Amino acid sequence: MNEETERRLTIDDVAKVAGVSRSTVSLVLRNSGLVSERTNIAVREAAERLGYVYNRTAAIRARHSYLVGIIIPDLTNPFYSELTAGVDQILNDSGWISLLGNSWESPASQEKILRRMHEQNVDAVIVCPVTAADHTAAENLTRSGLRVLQVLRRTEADTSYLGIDYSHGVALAVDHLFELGHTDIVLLGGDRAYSAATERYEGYMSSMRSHGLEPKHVPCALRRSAAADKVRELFDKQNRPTALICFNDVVAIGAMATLERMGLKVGRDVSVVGFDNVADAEFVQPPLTTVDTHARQLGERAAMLVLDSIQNGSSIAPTTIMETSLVVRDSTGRAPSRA
Amino acid sequence: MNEETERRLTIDDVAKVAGVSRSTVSLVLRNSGLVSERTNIAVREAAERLGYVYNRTAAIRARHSYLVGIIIPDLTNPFYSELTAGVDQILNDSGWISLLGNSWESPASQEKILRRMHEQNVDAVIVCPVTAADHTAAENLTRSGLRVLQVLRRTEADTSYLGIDYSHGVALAVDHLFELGHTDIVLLGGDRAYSAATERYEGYMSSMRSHGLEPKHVPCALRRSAAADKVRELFDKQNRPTALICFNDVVAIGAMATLERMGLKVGRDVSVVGFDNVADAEFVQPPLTTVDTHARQLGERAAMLVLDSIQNGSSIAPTTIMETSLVVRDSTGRAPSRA
DNA sequence: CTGAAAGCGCTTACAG
DNA sequence: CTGAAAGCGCTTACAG
Repeated sequence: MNEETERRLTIDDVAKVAGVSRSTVSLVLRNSGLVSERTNIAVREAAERLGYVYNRTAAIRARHSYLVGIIIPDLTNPFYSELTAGVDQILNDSGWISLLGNSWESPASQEKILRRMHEQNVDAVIVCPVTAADHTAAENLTRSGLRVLQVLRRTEADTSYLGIDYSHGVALAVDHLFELGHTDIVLLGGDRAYSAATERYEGYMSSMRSHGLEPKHVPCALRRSAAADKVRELFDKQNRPTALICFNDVVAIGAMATLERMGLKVGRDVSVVGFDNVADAEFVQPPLTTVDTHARQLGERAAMLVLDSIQNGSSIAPTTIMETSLVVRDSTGRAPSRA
Repeated sequence: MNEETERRLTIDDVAKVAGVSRSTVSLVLRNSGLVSERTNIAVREAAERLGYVYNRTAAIRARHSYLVGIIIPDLTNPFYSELTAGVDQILNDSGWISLLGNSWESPASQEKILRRMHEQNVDAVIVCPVTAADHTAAENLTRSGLRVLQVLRRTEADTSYLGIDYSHGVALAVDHLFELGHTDIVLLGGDRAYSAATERYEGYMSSMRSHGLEPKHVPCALRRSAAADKVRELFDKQNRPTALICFNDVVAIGAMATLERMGLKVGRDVSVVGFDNVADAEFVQPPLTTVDTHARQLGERAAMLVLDSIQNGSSIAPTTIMETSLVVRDSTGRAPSRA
């Protein structure tokens, strides 16, 4: 940390050593083809020798900041960390870098992050909006004049959207359980307050009806412990379901743990389907049948959409929907025969 | 996205509307106490009304960039996402924002990220260095003239360091198993190529010896699947251990899944101890006994150390070590009696 | 192909 | 307390 003593080198220092003008150094550093091979080399050598580091912050007239924001509700959820890793990967490959913001589902926090990213002059922001029904939060996404891509959750904000076909995903789960002979299939989790939840709900309802089955939705917070509590309630009663479709894998893992503790064998006494196909899904006991939402690829796609738009100065494709796929493991099995 | 048409507002626009000079607006926006209450309000109102957003990028003469980099080897590992969430939380609370970089354990990638963060003029970078024994990578950490805090892994680079007392953590695990009557205790995972691994190894060795037990280390890559493979090998033979201390929870979860598949009951036939106390540890079957490394608090502490140093213009405390604690759950039990 | 000059949107002494 | 001027380290027309 010798910033205090030695000031940071500038483009002028490089110019002096290379024996060219400041403009020329600037052109070389930005890989402009305009400069002769000889000058090019001389400048690069000088920069290297001096240990010069480009100061992008000072390039306020440049077209891009090479910063893209990514705002998610909970980095601690493995689905979101996969998604974020996907975004980061693609951004890095193209020379951009990610500004991270974890909103913890708080509209106020999302606001603060969004504004700070704007202040940092990001080229775009990829945001998975908070679920709280906060109109201001949604509006601010558009009002800002920023390039915004909403992911996973569609709010009223009129921005581009990259989503998942949740409805179809849930239908895959219902079909799978129906084929195994299940009829009492509960949807566990979600509160229908935001698109990712309502879409699942609608997919569940229509798919159940098309099979002539009675739907039953049990809302539940998206934490392992909340799921554990709900399941205890649900299975304490007489009319136990034979199958659970969980809002996501985190809920499913919480549910399974409780079922096993209650002495119910998952995959035999009760079938459980998760959603997301998180890394652990394969390694819990029993391995979890789940709807894969391809988090990593989703993140990668988000970054690509945004970079495309930045580099071409075009707007982001208004709507992109990605498909899910069912991964069958041991947490689902034939419905137990009614005694 | 009307940047194309409407240019971004500047401090001068605000000044004109508020009827003051550019300097005054600048002072107000930075909460300088020098400005009168009346002027303060007038300027803020004007800014608000116009929808002005401060352009921090242009403040190249300002003392801070309000950017702090965080470089980790794998965001997908729940330990690191907790850590990152902790860092992000504290930074946000203080008005800073995190630049994320996922190195995937690649020295080249770490280099690239580090340089890009430097170019973005970060106030500091918190880095969990790649494990590959790459001297250049380590040296570059110091050479850069950046404010750097190494976390978890200590390289040759002469920077400040925030770590965990791994050695003591492993000793806690060995003691616990010893008290349960175990004598054949294997350390699974780690390759001793970097500090976080050697420290665990040394803690294991000395603790085993102090109990008069024969140590046995089985190296293993830190992925669930690699752990699964190693365990299959290890338990295919005659001389099976009765207990496993795993490098981290991810390894433990992979190991447990395999053991159960082989028909061994974890907590009865074999005891398994993890490391980290990841969120899932409580919810796998059986719940995992593990050494809690307090990832979230570690991240928070890292951010605090760095912010302190930025705000006071001082250097970061050279060494900080945090303690672990043992969380006993059901994956460990009394050693099976020898037939 | 290269350089001198003006400019980006802020901050920082310096006067008053 | 406030403003005019110079400055930060780059980029961008514009000449030649």
